[in-house]
Amino acid sequence: MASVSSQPQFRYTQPPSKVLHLRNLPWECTEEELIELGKPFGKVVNTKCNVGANKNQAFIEFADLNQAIAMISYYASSSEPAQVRGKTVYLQYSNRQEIVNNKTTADVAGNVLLVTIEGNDARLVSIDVLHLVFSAFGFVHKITTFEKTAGFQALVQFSDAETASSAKNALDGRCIPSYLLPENMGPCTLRITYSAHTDLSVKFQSHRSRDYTNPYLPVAPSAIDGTGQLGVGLDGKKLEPESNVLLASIENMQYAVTLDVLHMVFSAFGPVQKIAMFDKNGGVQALIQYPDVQTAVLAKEALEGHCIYDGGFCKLHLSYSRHTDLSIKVNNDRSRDYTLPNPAIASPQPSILGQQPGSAAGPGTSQYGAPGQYPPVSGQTMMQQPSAGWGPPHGSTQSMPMQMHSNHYMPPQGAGSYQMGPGMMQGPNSGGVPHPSMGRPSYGGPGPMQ
DNA sequence: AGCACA
Repeated sequence: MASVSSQPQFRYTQPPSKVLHLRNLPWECTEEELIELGKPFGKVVNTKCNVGANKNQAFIEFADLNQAIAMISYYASSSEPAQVRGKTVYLQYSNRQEIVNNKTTADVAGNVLLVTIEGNDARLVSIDVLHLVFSAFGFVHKITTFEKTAGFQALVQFSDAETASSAKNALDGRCIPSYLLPENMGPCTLRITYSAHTDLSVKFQSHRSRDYTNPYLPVAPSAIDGTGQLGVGLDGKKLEPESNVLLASIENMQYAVTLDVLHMVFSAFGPVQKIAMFDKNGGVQALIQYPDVQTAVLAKEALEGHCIYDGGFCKLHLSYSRHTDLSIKVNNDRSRDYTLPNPAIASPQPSILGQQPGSAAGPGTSQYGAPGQYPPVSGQTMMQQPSAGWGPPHGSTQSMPMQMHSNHYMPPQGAGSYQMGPGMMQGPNSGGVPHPSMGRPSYGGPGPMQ
């Protein structure tokens, strides 16, 4: 740090700018006075008063560079200096090209708060903790977080300025309660101002941003495979870490749900590697393993709360398992490892995806490993289910809210028709194997099958 | 009398 005193803080020949710097202004010079001063030379589009330690400097910005030049030129050769209230003001081109004033950001109350989290561990504060803290004052619509030079910051959007200001008044300068923070975290103080934003743009649910008004917003890839452990609780409460293994529990299991049915249903979203079924709490549960988290997320979001069979039967409830790789000891009717090379065992669903080696087997040759549960199924035989499971009975529409948009689609006439309707799940269903009602888009009215 | 603000 040698004293390099070559400090050309100003030059006598400033490059022109449509922004002029004014000094030696009278005390509390107003914007109106500045506009009056500049008006003869052009249109003053912006001003900034009370600048500098003594508050006696200001900026004025003209619409056009030539207007600023005209003003500078005039007073450069004028015998009368520029004056405000009889006081000489000195003018020069500013070293910036435009005035940036934050008047509208920090001063005006709005529905969005700019929150700066102070503290050594500030960036460890999760978006969910922020959501919890601010939800005490009203419905939090959206939160975005980011890091700037100011530190770790968040924008928190409420529905109105009143709610926002109540949160601001209560929380500004306060610390986040320690019981909401991970242990060993230092104190985190909230500094809150109003933001100029009124509606935040949140493209994805992620560990950085959340839109609580839109639970169907896609989850950002970064939130899925980035940290892997950051659960994206859409309601800000569940922090269930995502996993490539889903835990399915089946409610209202009127009809037997077999390993093969599960395999078919879940294969619509990607290759199912392993399934393990077991009894728990008097019901049946299953673990379904995909090769990756993304596929599991897809399947979970599409299937959660939906029924395998029409009529509200066999409703699926899905959560992420803590498992990442199931240990299948034996292939039987309750557990199976589809990654095993033995096609006779590992390919019980020859044509669901049309991509399994065993699917070359023609109709009638598929080998269901499950003894006794189902007779061998020909390629054109539907799931062994009561007809009620296939006909679109009245009142079952609400079981598939995600597919209501496909109501115009009329169901196939029967088991012999395999065409897929728009909006169906992606299962190629290439072999024509019929499937349970999951994926059937048609619930608009009475179907041909009664 | 000599360049703001986040």
